[in-house]
Amino acid sequence: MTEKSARGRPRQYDAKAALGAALMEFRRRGYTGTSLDHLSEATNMARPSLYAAFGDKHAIYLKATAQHAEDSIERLNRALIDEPSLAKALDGYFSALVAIYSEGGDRPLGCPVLSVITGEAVADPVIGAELFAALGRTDARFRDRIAAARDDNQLPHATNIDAVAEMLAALQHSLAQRARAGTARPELGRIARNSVALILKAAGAARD
Amino acid sequence: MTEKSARGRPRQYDAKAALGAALMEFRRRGYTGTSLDHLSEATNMARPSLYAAFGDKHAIYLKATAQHAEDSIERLNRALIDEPSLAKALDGYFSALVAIYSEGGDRPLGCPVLSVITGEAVADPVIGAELFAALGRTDARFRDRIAAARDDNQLPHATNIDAVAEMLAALQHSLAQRARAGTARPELGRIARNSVALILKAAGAARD
DNA sequence: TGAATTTATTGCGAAACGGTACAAAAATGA
DNA sequence: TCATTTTTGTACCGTTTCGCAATAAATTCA
Repeated sequence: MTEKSARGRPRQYDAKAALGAALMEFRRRGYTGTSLDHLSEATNMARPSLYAAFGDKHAIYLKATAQHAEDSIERLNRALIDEPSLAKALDGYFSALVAIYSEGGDRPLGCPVLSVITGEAVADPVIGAELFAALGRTDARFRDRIAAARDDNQLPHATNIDAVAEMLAALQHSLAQRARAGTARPELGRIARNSVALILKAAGAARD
Repeated sequence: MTEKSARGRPRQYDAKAALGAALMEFRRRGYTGTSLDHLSEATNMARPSLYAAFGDKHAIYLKATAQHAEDSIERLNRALIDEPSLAKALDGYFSALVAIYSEGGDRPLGCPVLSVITGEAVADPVIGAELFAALGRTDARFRDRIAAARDDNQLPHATNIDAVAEMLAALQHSLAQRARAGTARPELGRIARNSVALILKAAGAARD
């Protein structure tokens, strides 16, 4: 992907930076509301260069979110897994999540996936599949973490893993929704902490 | 609004039906993805008639959701308030909510508000304000119901009303998100029941 | 019957849309 | 120096978009 081409005119753009700028446009304007002209201006790439580099609008969005997942989400997930205490792991995870959802200066931009493509998910099959897959990844992540906590005796053996994981996913979905509606970061953080505490209580978590 | 005009050519459209058809278009295509041509075809009204009857795209959407709130949400909310048992009230509420979110035949259409305008909420101030207001109404509804249950001794007096209401709102946001991603009605119903049970357990609800 | 009023229909025009063709520019290799 | 290769920039195509102007149709009142 990043092979340095020996010949030909050297490209003037940085693919990574361009995808980052493109994702910011999508987050600000929504998927349909973002035109190739917007992306062209934001990335400082002419429309044909954009097309040659990444493909059409679908491909640009998918590559932009894939890079974001590599850069931000991966680190966030590792924090969830690496921290042995379930309570601390969840607090750390949601704290970092709120930071991402609150990006955008004065106006929180919400989730790069949920807050951007939900409106298109029914009419656009490609987008619908991406949204479905993203939800599945989040569910799996929480299920794995809850199962590990149960195996570590931080939760009762009778814990309904699916139910607890679904509540954690619901919290994530809700934070994305609230951020997109303009709820500021401190309030999002407060909601996240309160909700994590309530969910752990419901799950019968041991004190730590 | 519905005064029968004594003179002039009688209108051929039914405003109520037209707004219902318009809302279906918005739910299927998303706000930005729905053009006035789409609305014109769906309502069997020429574009100029649409414009004269309801105004521009913002006004059409706002009027369509306002009518939907009167028709469906109002009844749903009354069920939440009128049922004395908190557990039964919540099960009834979310069961009806899942039914609405699952409309659309094979493909669930999700929430007429959350699933339709989230993508536009940052770039479009009118839409942003509407989304913010809709979230606030949902929060207030749950807070009122939880407070009533606490006053009725179905919840401990020390209940954190905000925290419980926020979890219920999170469940609603999550159901909208999952429906929009294609999760079918039985699965949505299962998630709703499991989550309500878990939230009531966390809140320390009395058995009924 | 004919004037007045209200709605419906047709169609226009300027702008924006996604996508692409084509030539100019900037590098390497011979 | 000159051919080759790759990216950039300009310009364009066909379609869709919104909004409105102008005209036709359908009704009531005199």
